[in-house]
Amino acid sequence: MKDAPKSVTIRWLAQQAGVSVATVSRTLRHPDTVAPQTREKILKLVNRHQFVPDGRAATFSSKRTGVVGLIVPTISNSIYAEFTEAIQSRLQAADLSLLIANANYSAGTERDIIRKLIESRVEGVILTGYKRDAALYDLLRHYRIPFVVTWSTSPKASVPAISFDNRAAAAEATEMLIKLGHQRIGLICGIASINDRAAQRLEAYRSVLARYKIPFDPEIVSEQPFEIEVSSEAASRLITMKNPPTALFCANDIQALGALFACQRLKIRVPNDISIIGFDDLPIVRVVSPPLSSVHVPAKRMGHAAADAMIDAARKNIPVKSQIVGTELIMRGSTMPIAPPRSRSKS
Amino acid sequence: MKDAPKSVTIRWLAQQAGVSVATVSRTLRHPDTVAPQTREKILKLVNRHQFVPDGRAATFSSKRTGVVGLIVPTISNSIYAEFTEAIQSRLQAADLSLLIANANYSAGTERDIIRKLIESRVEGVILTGYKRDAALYDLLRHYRIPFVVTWSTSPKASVPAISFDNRAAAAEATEMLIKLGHQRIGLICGIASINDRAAQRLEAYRSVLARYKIPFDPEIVSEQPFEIEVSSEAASRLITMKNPPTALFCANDIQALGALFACQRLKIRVPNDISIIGFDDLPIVRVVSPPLSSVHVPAKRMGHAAADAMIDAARKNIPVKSQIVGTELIMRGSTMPIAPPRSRSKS
DNA sequence: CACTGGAATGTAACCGGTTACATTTGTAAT
DNA sequence: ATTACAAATGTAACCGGTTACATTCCAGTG
Repeated sequence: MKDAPKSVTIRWLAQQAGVSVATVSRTLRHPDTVAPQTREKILKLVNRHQFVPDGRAATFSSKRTGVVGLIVPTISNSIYAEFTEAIQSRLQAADLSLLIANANYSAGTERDIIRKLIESRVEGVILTGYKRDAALYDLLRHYRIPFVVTWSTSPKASVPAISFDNRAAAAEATEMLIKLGHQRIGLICGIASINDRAAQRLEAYRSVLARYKIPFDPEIVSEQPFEIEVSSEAASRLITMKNPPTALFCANDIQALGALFACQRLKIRVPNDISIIGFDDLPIVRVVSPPLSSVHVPAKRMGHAAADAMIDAARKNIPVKSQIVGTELIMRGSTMPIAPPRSRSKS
Repeated sequence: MKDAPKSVTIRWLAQQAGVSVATVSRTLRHPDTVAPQTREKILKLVNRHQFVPDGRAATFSSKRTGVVGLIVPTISNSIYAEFTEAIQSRLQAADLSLLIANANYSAGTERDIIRKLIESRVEGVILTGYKRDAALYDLLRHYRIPFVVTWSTSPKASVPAISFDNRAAAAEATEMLIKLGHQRIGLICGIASINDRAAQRLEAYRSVLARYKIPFDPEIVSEQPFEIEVSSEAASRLITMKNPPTALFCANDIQALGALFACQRLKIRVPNDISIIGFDDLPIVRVVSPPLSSVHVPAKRMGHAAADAMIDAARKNIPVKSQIVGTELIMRGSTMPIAPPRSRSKS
C-alpha cells in the first residue's frame, strides 16, 4: 500500500485505487461523471495524500491557464491598491486568478514581465499607461493575448483602453484654479518622460494656461518621483521662492500631500496663502486639515471594467472595447478664491 | 516556408530550420553548445516569428519553475511596498521571479492562494504573519516547498520566521510613553483576532502597563481595520471622551496618522495636549507636522533576508533558519513629557 | 434472446518543451 | 590509413495532467 511515492501523481493514485488515470482526473475535474462509490474511494486517497494536482500539467492540456496578469508601475502608491482589489474581486468571481507584477516605472522591467506573462500563457494582460515599445503590443497580439490599457488612453485605435481622460481631468482642475482668480499656478507632477499620465496632465495644464493667456513659467513646474519626501521638498522650493505661486496643482495626491505638509512646516496657510488641488482622491486627503480638493479618479470602476473586459475576452472571445470612465473634481477645503490685493480687501 | 502554424512551437521551428527539436531547444537554453552557424539560422527564425517558449512546458521537464510566491495581507498599506520591492530586487538578481498575491486579511483567501501556489509548484513561499491553519504548513512541507514567515514570529520552532520582535518593539514604545510620565495611554491597533502582529503588540502594551501597575482600561483601546478614515474616527472618539488619554500608542502608522489628523481637526495640540507614537515609520510620518515618533521596522532588511532564505532554499536546498531583525524607536516631534495637570489650555 | 443505448471506466494520444543517450561528423595523432 | 576523441546534432523518453474515443457492462425493450 505505502509504496513510497517520490511524488504523488494521478497515475500513482490511480494505481492505489485500482482505477485508471482518467477516472482520477475525472473525479477531480468532473465529479458527477464518476460513480459515487468510485468517487468516494478516490477522494479519500486524494485527501489522505494531500494531493494537489500540478497546475502546469493541468492547464497544459486544457489550454486554459485561468490567469490574468496585471502590471502596475508601483505598489507604493495606494491608488493602485483599490484598483487592484477591484480587478481581483471581479476575476475571482469569474474563477480567474490575478498575477500582480510591479514594473517599478522601468520600461525594461515591464518588458521582462510581459515576456514572462506570455511564457506562462496568461489569458489576459491589464497594463498601466499606453506608452511602450510597439513591439510589445505586437507580441501580445501575436500570441492572441487580450490586453487593455488603463489609467490613460492611447491615440492608437488598435490599443484598447479603459481609462478616464487625464487631459480633461487635469484641465478641469487647472481651469478651476483660474476661475478662482489664480494667475500664478504651480504644477507638481510625475516625471513626464517615464509616465504618460503625468505627461498628459502636464500637457493639459499648459494648454489651459495658454487658452487663458497665462504665461507658462517652467520655474513653477516641478516633475518629481512619487515619493512624499521628495515631493514635499520640491513643494517647499516652489512655495519659498521670491515670487511664489498662489495655487498649486499637484497631478497626484502623494505630491499634494507633500505640498500640504510643506506648507504646514513652513507655516503657510492653506488655502488662505495658497490653494492646492490634488489628483486621485485618496482616502487620506479627506482627513487631513484642510481636506484636499482633488480629482476623483474612478479606480474601482476602471478596475471592474478592465476585469470584465478580460473575462469577456478570455471566455467569450469578445474583443476589448475602449471605454472612458468619468472623473470628478471634488472641491474641499484646500482651495479658495485668491485673496484680493490688500487695497480692496479690508472691507 | 509559410506553413501557417496554428501555434509556433520548437517542433515547428525545427522543421522550418531543418534541424531537430533538441537543437532548437539548445539554441535557446544553452546557446554555446550549438554551432554558431546553426545558432544564427535558428535565432533568425525565432525572431522572425516572435517565438516565446511555453514556460509551463519548459518548467515542466526541468522541474524548476523559478517562481517564489509572496502573500501579503493587503496592498493598501505602503509598508508592504518597500518590503515587496526588497524581495523583488533580491530575487531578480538570482533570476527568480516573484508572484505577488493579496490575501486581503482573509484566511479563506489565503488558503486558496497557497493552494494555487502549490499547484503552480512555486519554489518558495513568503508568508506574512504566523497564525494560520496548521494544515497549510503541513501542505507546504508535504510538497517540500520552502516557506518563511515574516512580520511576526511563530512560537513553533518548526515554522521558520524572519521577522522583528513585535512584542519587544511595542513594549519599548509603550514604556517610552510611561517614562515620559504618561499614565493614561490609549491604544489603537489592528484587529487582533485576524492579525497576529496587532495581537502581539496589544499583548505587549498590556503587559507593560501591568508591569508599571497601570490599570488596563478597555475604554481607551480600539481595534480597527487599517483604513485612515475609520482610524481617524476611532481616534476622535478616544480624544474627545470625558477622561481622554494623554498619550496614544498607535500600533500602525496609518492609525497614527489618522490620530494626528483627528487632533488637527479637533484643534488638539500634538504633542502638547497629547503624545502620539506610531509603528512602521512610513516615509510620510517624517513630513507631517509634527513629525511622528514611530517604531522603525526593518522592512527592507527583512525582505532581503527572506528573499535570500528562499534563494538558498530553492537553489542549494539550505533549510530556512529563523532570524530576528531589530527595530528602532525613533523619537520625533509628536511626543513630549506629560504636561502638568492644568495645561489643557482653554484660550 | 438479441438488440439498443446509456453509464462507467479504460486506453492512449497529446500538450510543448528538456535532456539523457545515441549517432554522425570532423580533426588530429599515431 | 587507422584510431581516438571531441564537437554537433538527432532520437525519443519523459514531465503530469486532460480528454477523445473505445470498451465494458447492464437495464430496458421488442
